[in-house]
Amino acid sequence: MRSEGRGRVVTIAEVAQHAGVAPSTVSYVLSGKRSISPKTRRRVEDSIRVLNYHPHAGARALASQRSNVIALVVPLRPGMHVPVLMQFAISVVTTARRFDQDVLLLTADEGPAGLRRVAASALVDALIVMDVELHDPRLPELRTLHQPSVLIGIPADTAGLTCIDLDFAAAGALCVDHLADLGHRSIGLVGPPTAVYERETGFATRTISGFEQAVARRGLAASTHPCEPTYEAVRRTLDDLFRAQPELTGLVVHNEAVISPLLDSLHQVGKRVPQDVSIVAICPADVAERAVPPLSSVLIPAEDVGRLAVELLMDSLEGRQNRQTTLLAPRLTRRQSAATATA
Amino acid sequence: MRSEGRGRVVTIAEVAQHAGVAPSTVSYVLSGKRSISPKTRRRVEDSIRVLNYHPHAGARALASQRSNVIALVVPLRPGMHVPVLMQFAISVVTTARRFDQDVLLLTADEGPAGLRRVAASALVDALIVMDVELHDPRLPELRTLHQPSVLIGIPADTAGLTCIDLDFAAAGALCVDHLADLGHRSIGLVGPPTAVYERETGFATRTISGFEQAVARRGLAASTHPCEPTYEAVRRTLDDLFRAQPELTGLVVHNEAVISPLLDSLHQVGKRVPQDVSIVAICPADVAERAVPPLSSVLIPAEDVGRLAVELLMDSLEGRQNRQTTLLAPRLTRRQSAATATA
DNA sequence: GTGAAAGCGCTAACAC
DNA sequence: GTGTTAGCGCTTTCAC
Repeated sequence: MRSEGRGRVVTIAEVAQHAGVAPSTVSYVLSGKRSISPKTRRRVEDSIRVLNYHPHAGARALASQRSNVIALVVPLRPGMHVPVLMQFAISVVTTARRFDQDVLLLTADEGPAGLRRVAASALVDALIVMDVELHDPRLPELRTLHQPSVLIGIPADTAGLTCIDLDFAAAGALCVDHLADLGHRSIGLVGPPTAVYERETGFATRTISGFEQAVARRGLAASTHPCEPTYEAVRRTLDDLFRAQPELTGLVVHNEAVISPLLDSLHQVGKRVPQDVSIVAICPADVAERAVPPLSSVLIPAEDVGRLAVELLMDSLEGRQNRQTTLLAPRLTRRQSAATATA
Repeated sequence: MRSEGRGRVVTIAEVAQHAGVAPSTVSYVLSGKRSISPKTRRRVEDSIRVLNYHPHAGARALASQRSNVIALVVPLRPGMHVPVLMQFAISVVTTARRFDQDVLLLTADEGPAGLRRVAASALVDALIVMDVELHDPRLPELRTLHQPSVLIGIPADTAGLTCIDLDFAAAGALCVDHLADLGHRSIGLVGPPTAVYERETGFATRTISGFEQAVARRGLAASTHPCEPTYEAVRRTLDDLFRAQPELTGLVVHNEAVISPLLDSLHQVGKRVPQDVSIVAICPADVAERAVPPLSSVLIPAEDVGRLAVELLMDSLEGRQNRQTTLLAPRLTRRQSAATATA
């Protein structure tokens, strides 16, 4: 005796019949949109279990105008730090499931048309777009869409959009304050290559401005240096730095690709970390942990961002409006690369 | 004049009216399931463009019994090498889009019930399940499902299932042959910790058997060693190895976590790579490339596996049956860690 | 080569 | 607190 026929789908009508109620009652038991007597509820729930009923997603989407699916658009660009990206995606899926939503995975290479496709076909109720650039070509589309969206990253014009990102200005300032608190008076910022400052997400610029404001506030000597991720560029940057500021004892590094060549180069010129030079990095936790020595760092809170993105989306879907940008406060984790200045 | 109303969805009926044809004709233009006169086709296509029509995914799924969505179940377990996982996922999405399919991202923590949920609700037409273990609790569910599925990894019993994986036995043999061809006569295999051999995917066992068969075939001296990813364990393993085989000049490493401590330890006991010891690794390409020196390696062909998985699924959906397991031939990339034996 | 119309399985008025 | 029923927008016979 097997109750499931070949390929047959159990329908709400069958459940209703089995429980001796109307189809709508089954629907309402499932959605909780009207009160049901405990007795009826139990009967229906039993039938659902016995028949192993699962509502047809397409039918439900058609009738209710809700697919219960969220789109997640991930970047393909090789520059990204993959573990952080994955951590973020996992966090999105996990949070979405808490709200009974599923997640459709899209790649950025579909461009604006990809967003339109899944939105216009009502495949998804909402979208999360990662790695949004300053002048992202998808912005017009996102503003037009009937579905709410959350952008990870802050474009140049955020009007009409909901954005989330780490507060890089605060992160830059936090690093400066940490070094200043440890007694360092002359510090430097090693950032991403110049190219990054022009296009992309603008986070590099925000870090610099936070860095510079904090430097001014604390009355430190400082300079900032874009840096390519090559040994040669790192050497040159260090030369520049120590020539301009011979007293330099602190470094803020906002460029994960540069970390290991930088540590190597420092070692080779006889500068010990943290005895001679203290370092604070803005980078993924795993990178900071694996460095030798492990770096005190401000981490990218991928998990929080993912969770928050979904929560904002659910708010929008429930009618709670929230067009605005959210900057997450940075948190500094002390490890072994920053110590009291020995001047 | 704006043709899109507030939240209104353009329907096939509107397109039909605009083009002066029946709704079914529009449908057939879209699906290509019956021949249309060039003239009609053009009219319909124009209307579709003008009205910016996108078929409603839910309605389509309901009427056609096809959602055009594939589920991708990714593991959460921290042991996984994340970049490979991501590479695989990207490959799945990219290939799926070529077949006009979308990808629903699920995490393994939903277990068998998660598979049932998306399958029974007809949210997806097919499933790809990554990181399948020898006695995976999801196997019964996968056998019951009305949707086809492809498993990444080879369980103990593959009956009624479609599985794909790298041919680890062949990979083990390939490494042995490479070392033997270079003149090495005494070699060792450093594998994953013993725990991995018992549970999980069985790939470790397959590597060993391939290794041992090749060793026998080539008449080499050899031994195999599970190894925890700690410096201490690595030292002990090397001690054992060189005590038992003082003439040892070649190592096959199938454990990416062990690579960097192993290279360090070798360096510290004065063994140069590749002059004194040649190494061939079975690991992701990025790990092999980043090692010092870069390792000759058999890589995990994540991209091929992802593409193939989707292609197999599409075959099933099109009615081309294929219950079977596919082992991908390993490819060895020469880098700098393996050289001619200097005996 | 094209049209008419019957569902697909569910939700949400509306009625009681 | 529960039942009836009209769609939701599409695909696919069936008919011409």
